[in-house]
Amino acid sequence: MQRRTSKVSDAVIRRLPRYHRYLEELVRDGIKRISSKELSRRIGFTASQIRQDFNCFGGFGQQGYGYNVELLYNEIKKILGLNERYNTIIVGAGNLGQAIANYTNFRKRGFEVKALFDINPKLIGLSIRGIEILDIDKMGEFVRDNDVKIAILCTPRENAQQVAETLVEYGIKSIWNFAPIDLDLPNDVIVENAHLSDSLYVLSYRMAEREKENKEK
Amino acid sequence: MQRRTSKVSDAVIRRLPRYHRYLEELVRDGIKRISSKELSRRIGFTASQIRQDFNCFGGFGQQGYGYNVELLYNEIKKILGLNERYNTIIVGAGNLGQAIANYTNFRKRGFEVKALFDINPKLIGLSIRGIEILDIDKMGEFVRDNDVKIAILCTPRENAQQVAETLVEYGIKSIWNFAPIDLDLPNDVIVENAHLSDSLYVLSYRMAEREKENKEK
DNA sequence: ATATAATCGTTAAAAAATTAACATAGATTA
DNA sequence: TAATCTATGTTAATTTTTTAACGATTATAT
Ligand SMILES: NC(=O)c1ccc[n+]([C@@H]2O[C@H](COP(=O)([O-])OP(=O)(O)OC[C@H]3O[C@@H](n4cnc5c(N)ncnc54)[C@H](O)[C@@H]3O)[C@@H](O)[C@H]2O)c1
Ligand SMILES: NC(=O)c1ccc[n+]([C@@H]2O[C@H](COP(=O)([O-])OP(=O)(O)OC[C@H]3O[C@@H](n4cnc5c(N)ncnc54)[C@H](O)[C@@H]3O)[C@@H](O)[C@H]2O)c1
Repeated sequence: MQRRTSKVSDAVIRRLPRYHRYLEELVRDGIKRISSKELSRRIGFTASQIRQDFNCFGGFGQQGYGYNVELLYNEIKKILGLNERYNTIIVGAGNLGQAIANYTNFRKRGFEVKALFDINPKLIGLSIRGIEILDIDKMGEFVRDNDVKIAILCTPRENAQQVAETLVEYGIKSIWNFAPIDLDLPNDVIVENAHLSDSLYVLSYRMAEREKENKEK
Repeated sequence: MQRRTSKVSDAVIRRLPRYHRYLEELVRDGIKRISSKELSRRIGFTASQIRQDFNCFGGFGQQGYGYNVELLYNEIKKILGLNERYNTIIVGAGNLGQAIANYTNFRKRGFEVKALFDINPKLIGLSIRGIEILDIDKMGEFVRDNDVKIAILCTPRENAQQVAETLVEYGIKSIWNFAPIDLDLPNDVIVENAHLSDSLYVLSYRMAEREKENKEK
């Protein structure tokens, strides 16, 4: 058993959602137990790494047996905070903001979008799946009154920093940021970036790399 | 000067879009030269790491002077393959597919969406910014005739694997995947995942972690 | 019930990534 | 023009991450 005061590395943390995904599949398929070896075969990490990773959080397995799928799944869920429910708001009700509001899976996982906010008068008053688009002026009050834990930032790059600062003023401590910019905020604010263009550029890097290799032959 | 045959590590590659972003900002601001030290201050990597990273691709700087911003920016662009243009298609014209089709920045960067494909008859025939939503049956022909280089996969998880296999059959070699699944495809197919829920779960991990720390105090 | 096999948790080794050090090329200044 | 300073490219050291090894424990088979 590991002391939990030791900081878990980012590399491990970013693998957790993947474990979660595969374990969910195992649960769905009715599989009751799994060894690190078999999980390794499926997920593509080494068995050693899998055991190391799980042991950052405590021993969930049993020697000679392996891991109980259901138990492990629930542990990973707890570690990821997916046993909690979080009220969220989406700031910027454009293409992406609306797409996310429409996505029902996040609510199923405990992330409930309580409102969208925008400055565009044409959008204000509309609803998406029953979730209202409100005037940005109402945001402070709304955050105070609705126990909002996460803000999903979907405004254009140009004003994302300023909007983020406003959010922090209103007491928001966690931001899921889609604007292609690195927000500069107080240290106690958790920011997780979903930089889609970064991901696309990595794809195009790989393509350019392959192109070059082909030419060399 | 480095031999370019040596494989560049994934860690380096995933930092490149960030360099690109910051250099673009410098260009925008009319800044002509920059040292690794100053770039470090802005971007948050160590100066040493920045120099190491750039040197994976060749020496773009000058001792005693630093880096010419414009030159470095253009080099990074080339390395990322952003000097090329790519025809793309979006498969699955739902929330996310439409949001991406509506996003004009990708086209500005050289990624042109030529069509969307769906199975839903209600969507087929509609257009998004002049880009048609076509029947999935037309996809093979379209891919052949339009020099499509990238497929953006936005179908539900359940059929993403099957759709991806069809894409590969049609000759697609690069997939930008938004479905929350790890696609199992031949090795010569480049897959870049944009697993949004993974990113959200990391955010919720951080929140749970903070919660725990607060309790311990 | 005992032996055998499976597989974890953990420690050790190896590999990879990051940071630091520094010699040197070139810019700048006097 | 010479002297000084700056900041790269590169090599070396350090740190982190990953992989391998293995003793201990439990399941399973005989
Ligand atoms: N759509 C995509 O596929 C995509 C891809 C990569 C990155 N992004 C990024 O995600 C963000 C949103 O993209 P999008 O396509 O939805 O853009 P969008 O233009 O469709 O939507 C932005 C919305 O933000 C609103 N807005 C502007 N300023 C605001 C403010 N101060 N407060 C509240 N709302 C404000 C606008 O009225 C608009 O409705 C952008 O930063 C974009 O760069 C989007
Ligand atoms: N919207 C989000 O915010 C979000 C967030 C995270 C992940 N995702 C993932 O992105 C993908 C798309 O999400 P979405 O919200 O746009 O879903 P969606 O249901 O709005 O759209 C999916 C579209 O795919 C089409 N489709 C289904 N089967 C198809 C097939 N075989 N060929 C072609 N088209 C087909 C459907 O008709 C539908 O229009 C899903 O895998 C989802 O899990 C979405």
